[in-house]
Amino acid sequence: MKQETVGDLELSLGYVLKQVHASMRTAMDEALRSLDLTVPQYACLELLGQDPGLSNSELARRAFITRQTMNLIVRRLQERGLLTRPDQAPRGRALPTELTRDGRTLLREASVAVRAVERRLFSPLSPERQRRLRQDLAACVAAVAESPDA
Amino acid sequence: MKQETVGDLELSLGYVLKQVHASMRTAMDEALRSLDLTVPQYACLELLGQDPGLSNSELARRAFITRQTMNLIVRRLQERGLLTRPDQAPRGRALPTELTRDGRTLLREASVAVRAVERRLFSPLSPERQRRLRQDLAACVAAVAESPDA
DNA sequence: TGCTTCATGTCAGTAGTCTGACATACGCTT
DNA sequence: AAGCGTATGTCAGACTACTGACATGAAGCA
Repeated sequence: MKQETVGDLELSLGYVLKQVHASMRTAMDEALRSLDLTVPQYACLELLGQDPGLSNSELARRAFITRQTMNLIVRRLQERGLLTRPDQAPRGRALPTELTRDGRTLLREASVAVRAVERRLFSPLSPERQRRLRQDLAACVAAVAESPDA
Repeated sequence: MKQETVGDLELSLGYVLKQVHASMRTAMDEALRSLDLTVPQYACLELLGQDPGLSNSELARRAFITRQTMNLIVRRLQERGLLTRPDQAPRGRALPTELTRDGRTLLREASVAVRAVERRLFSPLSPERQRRLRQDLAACVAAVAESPDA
């Protein structure tokens, strides 16, 4: 199968974006496997590490999955003793979740592994170019957020 | 929940990349819904449109999914009369797949819808900046491809 | 106060994707 | 010619994520 005959798809930004995302996902999966963590599970821990006390729904939004799916992830991590949730909500229905000692420890290891993946993935780009890339991507997100439907 | 207190995650290129991908995926889902097509199904049609005669495994690789999953997608599209596959392989085991007349027609409509999504998504970026973005992303893919394991 | 609206947590069912496995067909080496 | 490695198609099972639905708690308004 010829790889050198680059079709129009290679010129599609959407296709390349999907490709990069797939590469990152695969690399993260491999990096986290030894820690017995999936990417969504890591995302949950990372979000809680950076912002303790987040509710399940808020975690879901920030991880770009549904709150039902995040519920399963949170419960699984809770069973493993990596995070805690109060039995009763202190206000409203939201249950503020926090990392346990073990959770923080595991997160540290996972974070190191993931940072290494990101560093490798974006290694061809200079720091200045990485900054530009981050700006551009953020601008794209804002573009679709402002006009939800076409 | 405060959105203005931007944490370190917003500074993570990986997180922003995931965010853009999620936005694109959602927008594409909405755009393709009226055509009764999922994103993977569209990907299959688009790949065949640009490169007729691809095998199931080759389609899977280019769509970044397993060949088992692509097999289901291909069969479903075949049942809908959008593509054809020979009963017997002309050489080896690979079954060269091609679009039918209906498949080409539907692809044209879907392609228009998807291009519109991409245009909207990347609208904040100048053409020159889009070109730069595509180059940078392609370079990142090459970076992880060269060193599969860290 | 009572009603509406909204957000959250959770349960159940469905659809999509993956891993593991097996048989078949080709190319290469011996 | 025979064996080995590789690639493809396909089947089966498990896991993941989503949609739909319901109950609960809070905030806003008539």
